[in-house]
This record gives sequence, structure tokens and C-alpha cells, in this order.
Amino acid sequence: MSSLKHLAQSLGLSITTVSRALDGYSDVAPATRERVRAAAQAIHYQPNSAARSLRRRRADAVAVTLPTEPGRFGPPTFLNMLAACGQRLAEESLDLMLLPTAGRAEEMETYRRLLDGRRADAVIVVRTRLDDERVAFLKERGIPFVTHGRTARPDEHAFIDGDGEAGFRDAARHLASLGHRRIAHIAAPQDLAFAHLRRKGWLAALEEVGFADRPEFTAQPTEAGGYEAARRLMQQSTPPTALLCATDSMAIGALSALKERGLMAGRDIAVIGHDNLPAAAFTDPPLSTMEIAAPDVGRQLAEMLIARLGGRDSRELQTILPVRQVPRTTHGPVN
Amino acid sequence: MSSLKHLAQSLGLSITTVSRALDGYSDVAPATRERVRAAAQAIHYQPNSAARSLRRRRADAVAVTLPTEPGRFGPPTFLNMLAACGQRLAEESLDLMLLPTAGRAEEMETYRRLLDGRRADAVIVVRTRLDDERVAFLKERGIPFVTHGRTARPDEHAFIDGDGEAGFRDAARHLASLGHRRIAHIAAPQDLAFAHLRRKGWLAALEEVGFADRPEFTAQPTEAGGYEAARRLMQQSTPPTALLCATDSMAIGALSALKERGLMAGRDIAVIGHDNLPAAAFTDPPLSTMEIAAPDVGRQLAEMLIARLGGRDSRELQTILPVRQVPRTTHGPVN
DNA sequence: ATAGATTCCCAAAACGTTTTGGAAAGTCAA
DNA sequence: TTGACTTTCCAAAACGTTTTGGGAATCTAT
Repeated sequence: MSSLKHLAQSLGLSITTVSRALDGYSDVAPATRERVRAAAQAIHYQPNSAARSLRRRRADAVAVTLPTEPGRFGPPTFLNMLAACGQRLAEESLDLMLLPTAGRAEEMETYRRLLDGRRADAVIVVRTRLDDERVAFLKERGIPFVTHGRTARPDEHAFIDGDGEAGFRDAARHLASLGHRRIAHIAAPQDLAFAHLRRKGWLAALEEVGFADRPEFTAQPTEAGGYEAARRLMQQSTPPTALLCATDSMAIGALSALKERGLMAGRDIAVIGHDNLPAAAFTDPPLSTMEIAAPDVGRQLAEMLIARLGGRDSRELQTILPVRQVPRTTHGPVN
Repeated sequence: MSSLKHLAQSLGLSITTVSRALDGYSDVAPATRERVRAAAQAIHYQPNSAARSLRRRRADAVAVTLPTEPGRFGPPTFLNMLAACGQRLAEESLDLMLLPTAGRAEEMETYRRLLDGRRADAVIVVRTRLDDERVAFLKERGIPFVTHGRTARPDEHAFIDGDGEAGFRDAARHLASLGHRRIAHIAAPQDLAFAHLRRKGWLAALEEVGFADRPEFTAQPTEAGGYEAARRLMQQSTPPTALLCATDSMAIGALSALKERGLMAGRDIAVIGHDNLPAAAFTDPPLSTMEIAAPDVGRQLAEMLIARLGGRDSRELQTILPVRQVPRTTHGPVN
């Protein structure tokens, strides 16, 4: 059964030598090495991963737990990011494990099982919350990890994030410069770090230009959430003239609500989203939005994880990516 | 280091007894069993997964390879399906590994590494193609697997799929009954099984009612693809009065192209998609579409995988889920 | 009291690698 | 020829489980 043993027997060599030949050690004669390699190739030899992990004391796997609280989904492009990340990890022969969890208790349980059982060497934290118990747990345990999005204490761990705060500040400023005086924010739940920062950027711009009126509504980061929020905001006695939405999904919902009230985005009211989803270019009218100005967040995330596994200090691994405005039609002036 | 050894020492028992106590064997005294369990709980004992896999000769993991050919992405809801699948698998303590691959050569390489190295016990095949070398490989190797979508020979393996053929047949029939005479199909690449079946359903309905005119255009299953296809189809001298789109993403792109030509979907032309994406309810006008009439495809997929791992015959594991029409506004009559 | 069951436990052998600590043979300098 | 190096190989010990095949008490039935 044992493949290495098999190989050794068929070659008349010891297991040790075969192993070392395949790993390219210098204490095996070049001729032998080649002979072993050829034989290994011939029988499609692949070291048994469990045995290797056991001996080398590492799993060669990275885990990402996926909170699937009902009604809350990540952006549709999330899988693409994971895919890019996984591809880079694969180059280091690290596998990506996807661990969906429902509810926080279950999530911590999963973490424990994972880490006490040495099933993964490192962890990716997504849908990061401002105050995130997962981060606390991982720090305490000393497991390498990178968060996608910041926590309230980002200086204490590795993370990668877009500069949503600047993006929303810039967008709100721009709207103000176009003459908007009532710039509303359609917010995502504020325990999520990205949602908090985007709101913060919006708020900063409003304070800056001295608008006391700061209409906002918080909803789930989905089309339905955006629809509901826009409907509510437009019901006010003096409704906003601009809607700055935490995500494109919300903006798409908002567009639909506006249409129902006979308003045309980009003419009667401004709408801006965030993410630049593929669908955003095809809404009616085409959605003005913003996006992280890096084509390969997933890959960079992987890179940081690899660095972390290689012992790099987490304080050197804190990336804030610039956010680029993608103006289309819906941000137009109202007056 | 060895945790089981640690436990044994601290309890004054043998490793064997501790192991068997935790596994609930009957040849350990109830009192001892409880003592061991308490101690294990106290130190958060989790069996080392590599050691366990090595000894039990199974990885307790299921792999899904994710083709990421440029320009082709899965539907945005794909991650949700995987999450649901992973959750069910977790209940059987099976982990889900996500292996993104670019290009088919790399994909087969990944399969080999995975299976020769005994890294996964079973495989999920997604983005199934009509003639799929992955399926051939897995069948030859005798690895349990389930495909998401059928191949050209679906009777020979386990699969789960929606009845896209019936869905598109029904939709086309309905359009014909509304008086449409030129019902076009916006198709996805025909090597993908789902795309082939949907086109087949459309074609069957047209043959049935005797329409000789069968306008169609094939594009990538994205908004951009749908946009391009719609534009092309509408340029014809006598353009179609209905667009049956392989996916909602394509339909969203098509809507945008129609709007540019001043056409209002649901009044001037009919549009129907497939998937019932969250965004489909919020397009303008709201998109008529269809969806798999099961809320838990991911879970069912997991269930089949588990059955397969339990030795169930693959011929008993072939699920075709009915497709339900979701009429909204865009399917309306043109005359 | 004794043979046979039953209950509770354990030593040791796997599983398939990697790595340690040599050993044997060959080379070279004196 | 001898001693010191090199080169090339290998036996054995891990890594932490699970499982096999008992063994020693204790209990039951005669």
C-alpha cells in the first residue's frame, strides 16, 4: 500500500533515499535521483497528504469561515475574490477550505475544531466586524490570519481593505459641489466594519461642508434593503436629493424605489453605489459607483497570508487600497 | 505533545482507553468514560486531523474545483449554494475544499494531486460540460462524485440539476400563446450542459408550434454578453418580439440594450431570464424569470455526496428539480 | 470451589511520511 | 599504507491516531 515503500522496493532502494531523492536533497547521487524521479512520475506518485501533514506538523491548508446569517449575503463578486486568493495559495501548495457557519456560536465552535485539530495553518476572516470575536480568538491563539476589512483596532493585525471612508467622503464632497444640500446615506448594518467606514466618510464630508441635515437609513446590504431604505427616505417631508448607498446591490434596490415614485436617477436625484458590480453598468440609468482600484484583491490577500505564514510581522501587513470613483449617469446634478 | 498521550497520562489510563472512551465504545466503564470526557472537554481536546486521516485512511474532506476561465463566472448565487452544501457536509464532519483552477490542463493536474495524494474523499463537479473530462477521470478512478448539472451521459453518474429544458420549453410556449411569432434565444456557450439544455427546450417549443424562424445568438453568460446578444438580434431586418435569455445576468444586459433602442420590455418586447437573482426583482421593469423550485439545492447536493460516500449507487442519485416560472413584468404580450 | 462469561482495560502494530544520526565505500594526501 | 574527507545510502524514530488481539479481574452458574 505505502507508495513510498512501493517505490523503494521496486527500485531496490530505501524509503529514505526515495524520499530524499524526490525532495531534491544533495546527498543522493544525481543518477539515482533521476531514476527515482522517473519511477515516481511513471506511477503518478503523490505523497499521502495526511502522512505528510502529520510528520511535518502543518496542514498545508488555509481556512475561510463564511458567515451565512440569513438575509445577509456577501457581495456577488465575493467568490471571485476567493478564487483569486485560492489560486495564489495553490502555487504554495496551500489548499483553501471553505467553512460556512450559521450564527456566531457555531462559528467559534468551527474555529476551535479547526485549530485545535490542526486542520488549517492560517485563517482568512471575512465580513469583518468592528468588534470581532474571531480576531480576538485568533490573536490569543497565535494563529496567522488576515482579515478582509478592518476591525476597530486595525493596527493590531494583518488586514486588507479598500479605503471606503475616503471613497464615500469624496463622493459626498462631489455631490455637495454639484449643489446637493440633502445628501442621504443608505447604510449597511454598522457592526460590519466596511459599513461603518463608509458611513464615516459620508458623515465627514457633510460635517466639512456644514450640512446639518444628515438623512440616513440602515438596512441589509441587499437590493431589498436598498429599496426599503430609499422608500423610507423619500417619504420625508423634504426628501434628499442624493442617495449615497453602501453597496451597489442597495443602490440597485434604491433605483427601483425611485422609479416607482416617478423619479429619474441622474436627473431628479443622484444615486451612487459601491463595488462596481458587473450589473452596475447595465442598470437604467447606468449606475455611478466606485470600486477598489486594484484588480487582484484576492491575490494580494493570499500574498499577505503567505507572508504571515513565513513569519512576517502582522504590522507590516496592513493594506488599504485606494477607491476609485466610477462615474456613470446616476450621480448627475439635480439643479 | 501528543494530546491523546497527554490525556492518558494525566488520567492514569492508556491511550487506547482514552481513545475508545471518547469514541463511545462499550468496553470502557461508564464512570471512566465520563471522567475521560470531562478531561477532554477541559483541555479542549480535538483529535489531530492528520493523524486521524492517516489511520482511518480517509481525508474527511470534499473538494470542489472551480473553473475560473477568464470572462466566465458562475452565477452570483453560486457561493450561496456552496455554503449550503458546506453546512450540510459539516454536519458529517466533512470539510469543503475550494480549488480554483485556470484552464483545463491545470484542472486535471489539480484532480490528480488531490486524489493521488488522498486529500479529498469525494468531489463536486460544477460548471459541468456536456462532454466533461473531469467526469471521465473520476469515473475511471472510482472516486465518489456528484455533478452540478448534467453531462451528455447523465445516466452514468450522480448529478443534481434543474429542469432547464422544461423551463425554457414552457416559457417559449407561453410566449407563443401570447401571440409572439419571433421568439429569440440568447444562449450561453453550448459546451456548458445547462446552456445546451435550455436552448434545447426553447427549440423544442418552436418546433412544436411550427415556427421556422429561430433567431438566436450565443454569448458569455454575463450582463455584457446579454447586452451584445440583444443588440445583435435587434439589428435584424425583422427583429424578434421576445428574448428568452439563458440567464438573468444576460437578461439584465439585454434589458439595457433594449432601453437604448427605446424599447420597453413587457410592452414593446418580451424578455425572460433564468435564475431569479435577487436583482431580477429590481430591474426596470421587473424581470420575468424562472427558478429551480427548491430552496436548498446546495443541501441536496451535499446529501447526495454523503449517500455516495456511504456507498449508495450513483444511479439512485440523479435529481432533476422542477423549474418554476416567476412571471413579473417583462414577459408581457407585444400585441 | 471451579469453569466459563463478562467487564474493563492495555501493549503494540499499523497508517505513510520526514528526519536524525550514522555506516559503508570511495577518494585523496601524506 | 594510513588517516581524514566525501559521497551515497539506510535503519529507526518520530508524528498522533485507531484497531487488533488479547489479559487480568470480577461475576455467574454449577
